[in-house]
Amino acid sequence: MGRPPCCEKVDIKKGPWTPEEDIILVTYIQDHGPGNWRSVPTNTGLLRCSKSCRLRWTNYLRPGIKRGNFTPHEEGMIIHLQALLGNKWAAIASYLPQRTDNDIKNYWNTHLKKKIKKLQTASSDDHDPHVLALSDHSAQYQKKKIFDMATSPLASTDLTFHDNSSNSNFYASSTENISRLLQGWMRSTSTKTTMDTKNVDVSPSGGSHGNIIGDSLATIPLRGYCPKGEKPGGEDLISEEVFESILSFDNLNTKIGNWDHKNSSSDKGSDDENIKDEYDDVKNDRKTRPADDHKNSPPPLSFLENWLLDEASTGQVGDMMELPFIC
DNA sequence: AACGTCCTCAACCGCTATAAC
DNA sequence: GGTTATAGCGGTTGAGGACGT
Repeated sequence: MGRPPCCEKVDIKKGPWTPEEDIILVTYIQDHGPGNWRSVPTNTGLLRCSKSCRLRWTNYLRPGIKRGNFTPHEEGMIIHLQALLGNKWAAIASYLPQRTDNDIKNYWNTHLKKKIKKLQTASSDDHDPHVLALSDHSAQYQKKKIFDMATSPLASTDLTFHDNSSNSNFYASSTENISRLLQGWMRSTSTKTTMDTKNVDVSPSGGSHGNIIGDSLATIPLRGYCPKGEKPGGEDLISEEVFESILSFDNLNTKIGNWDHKNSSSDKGSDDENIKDEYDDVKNDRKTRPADDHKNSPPPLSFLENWLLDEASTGQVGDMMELPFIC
């Protein structure tokens, strides 16, 4: 005898969730907290499998979830982390706590992967001077990675925001999610009743917003990789801030590669001492941290990874909005 | 207006590791 | 220790909207 089944397999509803179902689920979780998913269908009367309830909460209703366009910095992080970690969407999502792994996976599959492939094809016989400048053995791996990243045709349409609520870069918190779904529910209900929708509170996420970045955000073609025949503003463009992020990343990666190389040949420059110390700290941290610590929390951050996160906190992306754009 | 194609993304599927019985 | 459910993950699907002809 094992555990009893989580729910009856018969009469289980599938497909998109309705606002009513969301409200029932959110109300229940507000009262009881997330977890014990097994009891959710039974206690709420939802004709959903417990797994479906958990996924709906995790991927859509959970607090703090961002929805809408990915920012240039988020795109840069996804590119970098995907290069570092591969298709470990949950791990990548742990560095973007407001994004779900499902969102990141979808965004990668529908936007980034496609553009990267296209531009790599377009630039197959071209080479970036930043890549060619790398010469030592450890840089070979970086070379390929940087080339891959540098040829990433990032976010043209997605960086060219429109004042359009469906493309809004405003991200709804769970409260706003609920508010939004409540509005939709009330509106749809109001068509059946005499409810005065003018009195319905309009959540920030529900309205039409000018994006913070907005129309001022231009895009530029990736230097040296603007495919022939592509007009400015078309696909395969890369934003200035993402490009600078990649270059910064290149420099740090190159430093690591150079330090590794120097370290192995006992040629340690004083300028690299800080890098070495930080590098050692990271290595020690990875050695000393219990394996279980990785299970429910992000792995320890390398200073590369810290850089990725620090960039957001220093407002670098915002500062770059002021940069002139070229094409 | 009608039709076909493409694109997006929420939801599902199937698998593995772990926990509960 | 064996069996079964759950949690978590990555891959895939398909409904519906956008777009082009």
